[in-house]
Amino acid sequence: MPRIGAEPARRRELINAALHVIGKSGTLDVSVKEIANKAGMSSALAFHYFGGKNEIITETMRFLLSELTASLRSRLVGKVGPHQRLEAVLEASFSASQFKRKTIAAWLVFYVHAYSSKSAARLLNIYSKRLESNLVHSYRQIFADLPPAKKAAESTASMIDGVFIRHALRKNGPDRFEAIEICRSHIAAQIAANSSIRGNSH
Amino acid sequence: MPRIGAEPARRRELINAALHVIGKSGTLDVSVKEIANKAGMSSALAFHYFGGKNEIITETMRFLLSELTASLRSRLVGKVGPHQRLEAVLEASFSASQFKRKTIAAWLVFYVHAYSSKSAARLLNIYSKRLESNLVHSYRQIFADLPPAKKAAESTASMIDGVFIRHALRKNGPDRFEAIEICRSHIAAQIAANSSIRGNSH
Amino acid sequence: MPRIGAEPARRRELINAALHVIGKSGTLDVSVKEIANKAGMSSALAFHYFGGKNEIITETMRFLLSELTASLRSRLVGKVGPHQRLEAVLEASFSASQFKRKTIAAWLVFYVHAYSSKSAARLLNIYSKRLESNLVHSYRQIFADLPPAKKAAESTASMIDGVFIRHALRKNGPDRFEAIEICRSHIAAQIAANSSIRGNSH
Amino acid sequence: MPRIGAEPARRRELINAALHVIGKSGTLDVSVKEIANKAGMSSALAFHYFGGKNEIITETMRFLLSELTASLRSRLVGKVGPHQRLEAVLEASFSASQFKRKTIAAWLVFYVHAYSSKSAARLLNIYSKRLESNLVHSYRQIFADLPPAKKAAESTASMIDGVFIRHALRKNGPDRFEAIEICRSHIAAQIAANSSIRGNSH
DNA sequence: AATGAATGAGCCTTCATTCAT
DNA sequence: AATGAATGAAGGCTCATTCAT
Repeated sequence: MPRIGAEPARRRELINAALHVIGKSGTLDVSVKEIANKAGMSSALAFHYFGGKNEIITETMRFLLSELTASLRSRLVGKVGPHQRLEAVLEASFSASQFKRKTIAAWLVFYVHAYSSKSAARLLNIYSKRLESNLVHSYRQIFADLPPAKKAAESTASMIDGVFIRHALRKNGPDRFEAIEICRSHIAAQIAANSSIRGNSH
Repeated sequence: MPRIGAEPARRRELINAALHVIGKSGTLDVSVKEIANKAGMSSALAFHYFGGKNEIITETMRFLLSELTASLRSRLVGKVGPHQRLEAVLEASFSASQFKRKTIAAWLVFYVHAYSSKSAARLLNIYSKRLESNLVHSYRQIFADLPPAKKAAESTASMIDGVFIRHALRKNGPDRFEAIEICRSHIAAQIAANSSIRGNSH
Repeated sequence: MPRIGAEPARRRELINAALHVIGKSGTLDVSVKEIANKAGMSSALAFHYFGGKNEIITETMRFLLSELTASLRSRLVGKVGPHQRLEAVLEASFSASQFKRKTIAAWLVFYVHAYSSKSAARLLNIYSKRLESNLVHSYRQIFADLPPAKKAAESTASMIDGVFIRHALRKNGPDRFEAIEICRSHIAAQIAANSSIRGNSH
Repeated sequence: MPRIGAEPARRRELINAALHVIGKSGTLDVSVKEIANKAGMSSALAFHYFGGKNEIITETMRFLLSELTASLRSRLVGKVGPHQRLEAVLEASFSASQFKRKTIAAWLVFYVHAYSSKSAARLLNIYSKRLESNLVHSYRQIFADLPPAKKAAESTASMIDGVFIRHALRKNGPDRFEAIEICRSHIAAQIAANSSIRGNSH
């Protein structure tokens, strides 16, 4: 959610460039000059707009998260049933725009960056909480009880992350349909397992 | 001051130091000087022993992978049943020595590094293949058919990675018992789901 | 502090400084920092302008050669007779500006550098060819036949280089008049020798 | 004239290696390690024998000069006539062993080194004086008067150096017969020029 | 708004040199 | 005699950042 200031276009160009360069190199160890040049401007201007490399990175991360959030929000519109909503989460997570090699790489980079950066951790946490709340909400409509819903949500979130990270390193590029399918199966198994328990308890 | 025949010891000290420094900072962007000093020597000596920063990093990664491999191998000794073997995989993956915050961070760093480094990717691939083959082997004893075994293996490997990565960012430090439990549940659900399918097919 | 549009001036300052430092030390083994500081700037700026030490050296060599070329060209203006032209070559080669101890030292350094550097060899070759063509042209007006003209040109070029190198090591500094005189004598002897042969052949 | 100490063989190996490495790279900017390894020993041993890099270089230069001196001395044996003696100088200067690309390169390197190194300059000076005295002696037997003999000697020495340096950069390797021929012609022209003067004075 | 000029700090790496063994 | 261990110093180069224009 970059603040819309006087020069939104320039900032967007820089963020796009940062995304590109970081995603391509798979590391934050890229120079501001490289990013700025990719955006067609001098590095001095990038500093003028963002104040420092850290800010460029943070804003780029924020942008990526906001895109995912928007993607999810739009896909949830009108989906009321829990199964539909879980499916929407998968589709947003592995949407065509997010699940490209470069974007995945950027995600990973930011993910790891959150380990050592307070601000990055904060950003990631917001998204993480929102995703979890979404999952819990849906599972609760299925399981009724909170604890199993929470457990399933945590499990599903882990699965999404795991599939994400593993597909990032795929030689032939990531396959979003396969990714979704794995997660879908996991959700189904999760639900089946819990239902059978409930079934057995009768 | 020069100790004689110190090469292997010095190398190990350096690898340990690298693990420490990389794990603590959560990035490969650490100087050789920092690593060497942590190991109680000058950076020149580190270069003497490893030839370059790249080699230090690669060897450190190799060490981490070899430890995991050894850990798994020792836990598999005498385990014949597939359930026992799957459990062994979990225990190795989330063993106390591996599942410490700093070690996890190092893992993540290397994981992401593999995205852009040929040699790191190669190393990771070896481990990845071995893990998968282990999982497939176990699942096949349960499911008989290869395709579902492969699917379950891939799903389980993803789950392990996902749990790993998510726990890395936990504020209160990772909880290996919880981690294992999530994966165990996933395996159980996986098995249950497949068995019921087979049951239905009769 | 930043001056505007300073690039050409800065580059010249650096080249002058390089000439000075290299000429004074008699080796290419001088640090960029030393050169840059001599030119009154930080080494980082030198890298900014030239890209690397190699470029600084190559450009400095190119400058020295271009100066010699210009010097020769200007001295050749209006000189039509071969004797006048040969004399112009000597005067250019041992001009006051070129034949100072530091400049000679720089020449030697570059000369030797050409042994191991492709680009330096290329530069030197251009100058060498031009000098030879000049000499051959003049001698041919005297000898008529090409082979003796070529031989005399090669001999004269060698003599110029030899005098150059020997005077470089003179304790009391080089003496350009003596240098020119030696070469002049050589040219005269060369011409006399060839003429007498022709005379004898009648 | 390296002093024959306790370990002459080792020292010779090192000097040979230094000659090889310096001649091949065309610069003194080679590491002691490289030289020592080429000689099949550790760099520490090289330091043990020579005390420092400077000494290695100086001794290597001394060796080269002593070889030339020996070569000249042996060729002068029995040569009494001045023409024979001048020819012997040429043959020694461009002897097959001296006039190889690597050796020439080493010569040049040392030559330039003498510009900035006192000890190298001293060594070169000794050889230089000896050569000059040889030439003067011969020329004097031809010209009788000292001044023209001195002049001719200086001129010849310059020519030898010039031919040397120019042949060093030859693409197809140096050609010693051509080199000798150029110098021989120069000597002849020198003598002819002076004789005709004397002839005219009658 | 935009950029070239400018630099201090830091990094990787090499090397001459010393020292115990 | 011989060498690996060990390091301080230095060098080339990059980069984030600032500043004047």
